Amino acid sequence: MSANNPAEGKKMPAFQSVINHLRDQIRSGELQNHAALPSERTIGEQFGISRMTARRALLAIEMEGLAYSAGRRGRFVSPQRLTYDISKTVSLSALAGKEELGLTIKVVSKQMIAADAALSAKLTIAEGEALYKYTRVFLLKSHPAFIEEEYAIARVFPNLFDHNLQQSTTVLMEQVYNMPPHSGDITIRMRALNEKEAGLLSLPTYHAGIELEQVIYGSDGKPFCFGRQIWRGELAEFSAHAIVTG
Amino acid sequence: MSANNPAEGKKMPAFQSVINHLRDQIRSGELQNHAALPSERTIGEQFGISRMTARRALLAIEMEGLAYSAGRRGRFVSPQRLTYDISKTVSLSALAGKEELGLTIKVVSKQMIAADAALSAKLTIAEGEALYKYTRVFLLKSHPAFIEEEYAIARVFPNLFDHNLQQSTTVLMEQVYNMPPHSGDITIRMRALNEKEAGLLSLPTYHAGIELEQVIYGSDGKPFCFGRQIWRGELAEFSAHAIVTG
DNA sequence: CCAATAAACTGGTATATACCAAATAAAAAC
DNA sequence: GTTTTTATTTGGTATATACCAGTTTATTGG
Repeated sequence: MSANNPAEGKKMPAFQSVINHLRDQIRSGELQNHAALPSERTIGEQFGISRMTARRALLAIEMEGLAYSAGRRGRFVSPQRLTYDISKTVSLSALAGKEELGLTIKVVSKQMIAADAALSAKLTIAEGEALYKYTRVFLLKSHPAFIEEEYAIARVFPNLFDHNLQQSTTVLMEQVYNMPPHSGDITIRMRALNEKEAGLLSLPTYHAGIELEQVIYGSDGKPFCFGRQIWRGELAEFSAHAIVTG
Repeated sequence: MSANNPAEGKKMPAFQSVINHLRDQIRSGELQNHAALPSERTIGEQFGISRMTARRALLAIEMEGLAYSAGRRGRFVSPQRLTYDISKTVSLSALAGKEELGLTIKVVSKQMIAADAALSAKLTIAEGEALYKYTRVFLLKSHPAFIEEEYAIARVFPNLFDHNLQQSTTVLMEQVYNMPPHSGDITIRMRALNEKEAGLLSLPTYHAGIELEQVIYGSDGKPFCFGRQIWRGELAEFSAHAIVTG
């Protein structure tokens, strides 16, 4: 009846029993949302394993989405995954509306740049045309959820930076500039985070995350904004309703 | 000018230079598609670092999607990511058509089961109703790309298992049973693989992957099939064109 | 009471070593 | 030449240890 039951066949790795134990504690509610997990060293002592093996288990728990790391502050229980409906909202207005999520937006940088080859192709504009570029980090209950880099055509949104960027820019574009989003091309992929991204999300470098790229089109069918979000993969899921056309 | 240039500010971790070196070799084409990467031990000797540090670098290269592990056979250069358009195809017919991908399908298991609470809710049928369940692994050039578990309502597809499952089941359902897919609800999330899934995809346990769940609806608006795909995250990206409705 | 300092604790990186089991390559037997 | 056996290589797991640099807590000084 032990965690390493020989009757069950192959022997279980040592880190596996730590994973099972922590998973049970989190699922049962013994460890509640945003509660601190035991440290690597503590787990090592409790289970009679080395710190590196305990670390192995904790990284697995992170990947399962049950906990998140906050750098040298420790690891904490993850809140529930939130669902992001890409067929209803190409923007974040849906998130911003829900007060219980505790959404705050931190502006990391804002600047003006000239469109390079890739951006001019995505936005169907001339290479070199002026763009607003701004990077923001979205936090849920002061816990970083994703980074967003957006590129907006300067010609379409004069004096964009005079407005507050700590809100949904889609709402801003719609209400101030009368450019409501009509449709969007979205691409979702899993990839490793680079050093900068990992820092902003307080994750170890080369941790996996989800990248969501979107080109937003206006009612005239022309793209006016390109955005790239880098999500902590354990925090979100993306849903869509698709009609089969091909 | 060394890889660890003190003039650049903070010192670079040792595994970082290994990552940069391998990335350059892969991007430049020095290491071609499906070519074997040096082993953990070899890299350790070449760079004068321990095997565990070399391993650390190789796992990062895997997460970047530049290489894939094939268990104890070694690590190999990843082919290019393929794009899966969820708004055009809720099925795999698009993949099956392309001969250059080298798609082969391995049937892992097929059985009949009774719908549990979760499945009956997804398929809007009575709990306990008979379902076909089959699991398949899809390989691209004999390299596992994703697992698919599908549940089809037995009443709708009599004698489904008399047909060959090494083909697109959507085509089968359409041509043999006259049930073409009309639309689908799709959910995409990143999550850790369990032991069984990792084995089928020849990845280490608790590696991150992408899960794609879809409920397929017929022309009558009723769901007839529920499927779950587990992708090697580095291998695919998912695209969609969304119309803003909300 | 408050601010400065010191100690304790955290995760991140790194090493050297060890054993296992699966996969492959090489050698031996037929 | 083909099969069987053996040796080598591979990644996966595991330990014990060490140092570093941020974070937090406790202590000390004013």
